[in-house]
Amino acid sequence: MGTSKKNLFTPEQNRIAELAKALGHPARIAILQHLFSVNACICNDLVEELPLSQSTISQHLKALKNVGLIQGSIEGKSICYCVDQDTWKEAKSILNSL
Amino acid sequence: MGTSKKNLFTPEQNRIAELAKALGHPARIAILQHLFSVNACICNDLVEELPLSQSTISQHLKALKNVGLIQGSIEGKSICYCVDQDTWKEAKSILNSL
DNA sequence: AATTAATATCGTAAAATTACGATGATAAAA
DNA sequence: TTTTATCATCGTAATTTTACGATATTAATT
Repeated sequence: MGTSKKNLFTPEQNRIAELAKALGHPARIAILQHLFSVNACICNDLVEELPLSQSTISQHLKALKNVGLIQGSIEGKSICYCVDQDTWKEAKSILNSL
Repeated sequence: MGTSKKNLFTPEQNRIAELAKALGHPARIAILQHLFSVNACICNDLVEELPLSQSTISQHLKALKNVGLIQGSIEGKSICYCVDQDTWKEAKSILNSL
């Protein structure tokens, strides 16, 4: 039981669900909002911004990165994150055309 | 652990996440797509349309109804479901204005 | 070379999700 | 009134998510 049945749905349905799922947590919404407002920031800024531990935030960042909603680039000893505009457009257009 | 921290985020962030979460499963995307294409249908149509059991589909319908994305109205011994256009507009505008 | 700072990952526990069959509830039909 | 059809809910098991502390990892700094 509880086994996922991805194979029973179309790639489009799975992709939409995947993107929506990544947006389906307030912490990840907060992360995206912050990234939109400051354009880009390092992980540590988010740790100070959000009431969650560093490891938890790192996990949320990974979830967003896995579906392509954000990108991370090495910046000295930090990692600079920003919204991936292409994927963001994809998410919006998918929802609008549904 | 694993305790949800809804109280640490704004109502807006929670609402966005709640809506996105409801969209975060391919079966629920399939349900919405079907509802959009036929305008309205009874639960049983979805049971025949989707490769999932009746109880599972009923659960998914409940999830969509709980966040207001769909409405159900009694139609004899069936229940007729349709997309709630207001909530749907809310979802789209929220994403577009994020 | 040792220290510090910034992230990621591991291990783990609690909670939530997902799926199904079985059972209830309700209204039409016989 | 019994049966049938439609849908919801309950109980349950497997899976996934969420959160944290502890522990790597890596690069700048001292």
